Amino acid sequence: MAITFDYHSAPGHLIRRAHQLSVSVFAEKTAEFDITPVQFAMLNALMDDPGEDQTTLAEKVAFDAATSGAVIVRLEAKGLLRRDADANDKRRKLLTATKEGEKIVIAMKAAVTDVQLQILKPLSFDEANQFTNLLCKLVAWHDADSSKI
Amino acid sequence: MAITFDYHSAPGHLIRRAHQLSVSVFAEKTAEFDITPVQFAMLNALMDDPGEDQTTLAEKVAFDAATSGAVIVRLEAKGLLRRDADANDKRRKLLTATKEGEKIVIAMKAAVTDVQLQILKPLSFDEANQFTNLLCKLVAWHDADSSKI
DNA sequence: GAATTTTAATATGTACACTTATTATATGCT
DNA sequence: AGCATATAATAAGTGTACATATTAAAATTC
Repeated sequence: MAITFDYHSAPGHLIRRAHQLSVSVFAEKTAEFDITPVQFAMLNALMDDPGEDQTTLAEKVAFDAATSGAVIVRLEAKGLLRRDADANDKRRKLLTATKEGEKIVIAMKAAVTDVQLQILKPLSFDEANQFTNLLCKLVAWHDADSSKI
Repeated sequence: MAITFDYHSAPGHLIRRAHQLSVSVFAEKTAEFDITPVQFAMLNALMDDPGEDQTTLAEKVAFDAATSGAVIVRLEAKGLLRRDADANDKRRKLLTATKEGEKIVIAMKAAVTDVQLQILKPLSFDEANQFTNLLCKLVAWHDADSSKI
């Protein structure tokens, strides 16, 4: 039994590495668009439910309000979404993807699909399915766990 | 076929979520130590090979030089490692964990083991093994792939 | 052995990621 | 109505994460 911890094979460390490589693959495959994974996630989610407020959208893609706020500011600066004050509740700002925002999400769809395939490339078809399912189960459980508090 | 992308079930997004929850579990279980996963990884790796320079250590835990430099500065500020100029190569700074640094890594070992178990808690024993192995395979392949360039 | 090229570390700038605090507005309660 | 509580968004502070540039010191090449 060594004094130090075998952190190299620890899930926590491997997940960090996987995240690292996943972001890097995304950047490679979508370089021409200058959109980060997080920005894509928000814009993509927004298109499913136009007119959402920041908090609701943030929950959908699982960010805290501060982070999502900053991402939204950047997306607005790029002209990819609009923020309009809610007349019924002056605290809220309602978000809508602009024409350009919608165009870019649609244009990126193929590349983003490609990113997922590239991430899973080291795995066989069955392994890739297993991996994705286990990841899903993992995330869903912890999600439920944290919301219980 | 929807216009938007089903990003919720995409590996890239799930990996980001997994990383998020993994860091959060680490923070919970090791709250008393005030050490981040990254800081632990560096300090732990350093103890296996005392006297390493920053670049070599950074490679071992897979950070770029800029990030690891910042982490090292923080660890030094906390008194957990020392930086000594290399007499043979004045560019290098050799790192050694201090007594306190070593103590904290050893003290954290049980908690960090616990973190890994908690991360994998949603999965059965077999599933957890499968998941970790697939993660390993994924990371190793992309590692080799990127070093090929 | 002087010039070119590499390399180690740092600096700079951008983008997540989260915590805690603040501000403005709504809502619930009495 | 008036007050306490809750909520939406922002602000401030810390910590990854990475690209690019800079500086100083090797190592290589001619």
